[in-house]
Amino acid sequence: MSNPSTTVSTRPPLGCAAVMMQVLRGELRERELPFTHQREAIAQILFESTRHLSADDVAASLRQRGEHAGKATVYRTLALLVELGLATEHDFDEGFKRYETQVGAAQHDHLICTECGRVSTFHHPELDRILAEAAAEKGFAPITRQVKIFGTCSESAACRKALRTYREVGPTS
Amino acid sequence: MSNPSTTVSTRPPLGCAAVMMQVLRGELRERELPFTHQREAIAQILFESTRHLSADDVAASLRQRGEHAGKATVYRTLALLVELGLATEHDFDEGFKRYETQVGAAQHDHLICTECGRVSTFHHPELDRILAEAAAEKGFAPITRQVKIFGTCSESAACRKALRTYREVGPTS
DNA sequence: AAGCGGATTGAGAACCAGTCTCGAATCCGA
DNA sequence: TCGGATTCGAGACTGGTTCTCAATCCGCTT
Repeated sequence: MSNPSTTVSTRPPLGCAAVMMQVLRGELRERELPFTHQREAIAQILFESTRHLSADDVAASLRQRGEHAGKATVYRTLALLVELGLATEHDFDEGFKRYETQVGAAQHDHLICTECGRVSTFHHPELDRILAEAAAEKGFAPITRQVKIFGTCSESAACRKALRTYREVGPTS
Repeated sequence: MSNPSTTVSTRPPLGCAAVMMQVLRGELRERELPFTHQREAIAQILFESTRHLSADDVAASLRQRGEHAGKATVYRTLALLVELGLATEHDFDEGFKRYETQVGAAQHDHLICTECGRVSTFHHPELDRILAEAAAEKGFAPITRQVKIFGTCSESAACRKALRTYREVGPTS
């Protein structure tokens, strides 16, 4: 977890930010909520990013564009996007939350490297079925789920080395 | 999430707290760490509990037994138990962490009711295989995983009612 | 039993992500 | 353009968790 800002996603860099923005505009109108400049700017940043952004990352991106929004607004807007189903919230055990655009039904789960902090995604065709079965068996009606695998990736030499060391010394140390 | 202190686990109330304590003593000796009175008391509370305890819960249990430990010690000891593999840490989106004894290889995952806050467990025989496959395919070496299903349980009338309402109104409101 | 070196403890301060407050600014339909 | 409702934002606040460091405890040796 040396550099949390380098988290990446394997989701393709869609050029659909504009489409997402139209969806947001529609959702807001439907709820009679104003489409403010701040909401547009924050949503834009999230929609255009292929990474998992923290509230701080969003504020930094705003600054970089010469814009600005109070942190209360950043948090409120991110929460709003989650509520509208246009973003998802993630906790990668860093002590703060990260956000990501929710593009339609592109369900996926995360692999988090405990060495370098990189986050990648995976999708297993059987996972949905398995979790649905497990919930049904317990009389539980699922709404959302979180599936995270923590471990070591093979992206950098440092991670591969850490992995070798880990295998030599053993899991309990 | 009305009453977070009523979380339950379906793990049977094992009488193995004494055994766990011996394991702890051994692990500490092996690492040349002192077996202090506070470590014993905090571990005892966790080993004897069948619930998911927060740091606050642990401190309250200590008080109830006429003992006491500074909160720094409670947090440090819980982190130590996790590091030794004798406990696991969970985040049920309550804004704080909960801890649970890790009895051997009794791997299980959690169902969290967003209405009443109850936490129950499940085990699906295929889940391990699926996650291992997914990680392997991405060249990722898994260490731990977190699988959580958020939804509505059927334990109380209130939860069953909330579920009906939810189904009528639809997921997006 | 007493001494000793090193790790732990604990009260409280510090930290920090996230929330709240409330007057000012903005939005948007008419 | 106007007006009423909503949002914005600077900064105070909250609460879980970590840090600080002097006093204490542990476990080993004599």
